[in-house]
Amino acid sequence: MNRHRVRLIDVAEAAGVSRATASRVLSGSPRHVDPVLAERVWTVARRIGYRPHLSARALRTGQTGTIGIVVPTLANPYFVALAEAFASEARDLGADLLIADSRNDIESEMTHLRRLADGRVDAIAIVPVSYEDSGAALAEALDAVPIVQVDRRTRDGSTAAIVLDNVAGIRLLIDHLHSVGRERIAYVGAETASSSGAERLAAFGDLAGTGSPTTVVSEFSTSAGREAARHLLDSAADIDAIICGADVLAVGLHSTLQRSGVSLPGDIALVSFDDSELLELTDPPITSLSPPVGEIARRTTELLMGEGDDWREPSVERLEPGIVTRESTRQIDP
Amino acid sequence: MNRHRVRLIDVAEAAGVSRATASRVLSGSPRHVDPVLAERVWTVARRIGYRPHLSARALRTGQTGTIGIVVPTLANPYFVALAEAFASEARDLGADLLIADSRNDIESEMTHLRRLADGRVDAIAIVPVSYEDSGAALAEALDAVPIVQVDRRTRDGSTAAIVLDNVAGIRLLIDHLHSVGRERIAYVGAETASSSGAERLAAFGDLAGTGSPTTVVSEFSTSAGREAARHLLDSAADIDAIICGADVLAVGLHSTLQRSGVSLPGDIALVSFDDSELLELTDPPITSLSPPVGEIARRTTELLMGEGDDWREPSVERLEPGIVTRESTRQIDP
DNA sequence: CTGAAAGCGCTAACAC
DNA sequence: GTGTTAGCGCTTTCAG
Repeated sequence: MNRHRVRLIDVAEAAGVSRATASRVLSGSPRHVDPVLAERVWTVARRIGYRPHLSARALRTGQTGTIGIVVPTLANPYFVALAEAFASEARDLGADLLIADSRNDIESEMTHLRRLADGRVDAIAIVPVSYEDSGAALAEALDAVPIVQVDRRTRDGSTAAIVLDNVAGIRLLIDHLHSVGRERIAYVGAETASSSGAERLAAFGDLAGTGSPTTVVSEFSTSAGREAARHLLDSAADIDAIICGADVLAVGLHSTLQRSGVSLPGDIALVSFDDSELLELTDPPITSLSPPVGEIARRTTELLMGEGDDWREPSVERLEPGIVTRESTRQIDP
Repeated sequence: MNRHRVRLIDVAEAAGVSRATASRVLSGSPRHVDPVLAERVWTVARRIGYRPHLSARALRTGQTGTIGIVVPTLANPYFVALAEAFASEARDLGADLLIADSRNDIESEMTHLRRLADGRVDAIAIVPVSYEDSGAALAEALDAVPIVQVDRRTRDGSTAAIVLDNVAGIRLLIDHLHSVGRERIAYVGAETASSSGAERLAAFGDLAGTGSPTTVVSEFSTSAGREAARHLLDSAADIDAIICGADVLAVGLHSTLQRSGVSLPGDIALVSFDDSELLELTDPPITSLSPPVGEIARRTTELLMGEGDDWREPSVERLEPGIVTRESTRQIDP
C-alpha cells in the first residue's frame, strides 16, 4: 500500500521525457516547453499521483515556499487574528504559513527562531516576547533569513518593525472617552516587557491629564485583568473610565467589576485595544481600537518577500488604528 | 554580512576531520567517535556558528523532525489548547510542531494536508472539519505519512482516531445536573458536520428523558450561541438546565440569556464541554467537562511515532473526560 | 525546445 | 574509530 514515493523521474519515464522537461512543466518555466509535451506530462503526473518532495526542492532552490510567524502565545485571540491575517497573505503568495508559539518564553522563542532559520522558512515575522531580551535570538537568526518584527519590537532595532501606532491609538481612545463625557481616565496595562505595552503606557502618561492613575499588572491575561480590577476597587480611585492595554485584560477586568456591582457604562466606561471577538460577548460589549491586522500582515510580507534588503532597515513603521464603539462607552444622560 | 551559510564541510575542515566524522559528532552517533575529536568538532561548530540545513538532512534521512497538526480553526480556544498539548508532546520528543488552520474549510484542509504530506512532516494529527467530507483528503495523504484523527473523525475511519468519550461526557453532565436538582435539560449543539457534534447530540437523545429539547445551530461560534439562546427564549421551553456542545456556544448563549434577564443558575443551570478559559470569565462562571487534552496528545503521538503501523488500524479510542464544577450549576435552595 | 549532467548539504554504507 | 564515496529528489546551467 505504502509502496514508495512517486518521484519526478517516474513521471518523466512514464511520459517519455527527461527529468528536466518534466521539472520545467511541473514547476519551473512551462513557457519554454512544447504545449503537447506539457499536457502529456501533466496528465501522467496526475494519473500516477506525483507530488514534489518539498525538502528536495528546498535544498535545490534554496526556497521553501513557507513563511514563519512566531507569536508570544496563541491563547491571546489578538495574535490568532494576526496569524490568520498572515495566513491569508501567504495564501495569496502561494506560500504556506508555519505558526510557532513561544509561550511567552524567551528560551522557547529562541529555539523556534533558530529552527525556523535552519532552512525551514524563507522569511520570518515575529512578535517578540520581550523588548529587552528578544534581541539576541533575533540578531542570530538574522543572517540566515529575512525577519521583520510585528506589533512589538526589541530595543536593538536590528530589523524593520511594523507596529500599531500606539500614540495615535491612545489619543483616539482618550478623545472618544472625552466625547462621551469622561474625564477621569485610568489606564491598565501589563508589565512593560513588550514594546507595545510600554508605548501605550507612555502615551497615556503624556496624553491623559497628570495624575491619571495607571495600573500595571504582570502579564497579558484575563486573570491579570481581574487582579487589576481588584486593585482599582481597593484603591477607590476617583475615575469614570478605564483604558485597557489588551482585550484579555479588559475582559478579566470587566468580569470582576461586574461582580462587584460597578455599573458599566454608568459608573465606568471601558475601552480596550485589540477588538477581538471577546469584546462582543461581555455585557455591555466593550468599545475597542481596531488594529489594522490585515494591513500589518500585508506590509510585513511586502517587506519580507520584496527583492531588496528593506527589512534590514531598522525602521519602525506605525500603522493607524480605527475604533469600534460599543455600549461600554455609551453616553450617559446627566 | 550575509556571507554564506556555514556548512558541515566548513566545520570539518576547520576541525581537521572528515565530513563523516563531523556529521557523526553533530548529529548521528557520537558514541563511535574519539571524545577528543568530538570535543574539537563541537568547539569549532559553535565558534563558527554551524547550523545544520534541515532540508538537506530531511532529504537524506527521510525524517523532518516535525509533527504537523491541522485544526478546524484557531479561533476556538479548545483547538488552541489541543495544539499546545501537542507542542508540549513534540518538545518532549525533540521535534517541532507545525500548526495549520483549515478555517473550517474542506478545500483549505485538503491543501494543508497535501502540503504537509509532501515531505514536510513525519506525522500528522488532524481534527477533521467534516465527518462526511474530510475523508477523501485524508485517504490521499495517508500513503505518504502517518495520520491520526483527533477529537473528531471521518465517516470512513481510514486511520485510528483518538477522541473524547462523548457518551461518558454527556452522562457525566446529566448526572451532575441531576445531582443539583435539575430535571428538564435542553441540549444546544452545532450542525452535525463533525463527528463529535453528532455523537454528543445522539448521546443526549439517548440519555436525557424523551422529549428533552435540542437546538442545533449552524456552526460552533459565539454568535451561533446567541442565536440558540434567542431560539430557546422564543420557544418558551420549560427547562431548568442547558448543556452546550462547545464553549464558544456556551459563552454566546450565556451572554444573550443574561441580557434577557434570565438568572443563572437560578432559572437555568448551564454546562459546557471544553473547559477553556472563556468559561471562567462569565458571571457566573460556567461548569464544564474537562477534556483530557494532554492525554489525547500523548496517546496520539504515541501512535504516530510508534514503530508499527498501529495508526492504520481504523479504531476509535475514547478517552474519559473529567468535570469542573463552577457557579453556573450551583445547587439552588428550594 | 529538450536532454545530459552537475550538485544543493547532508548522512550512511562501506572500506580501511 | 575514521575517511571515502554514493546518493536522497529536485532544478538548472550548459550544449545541442
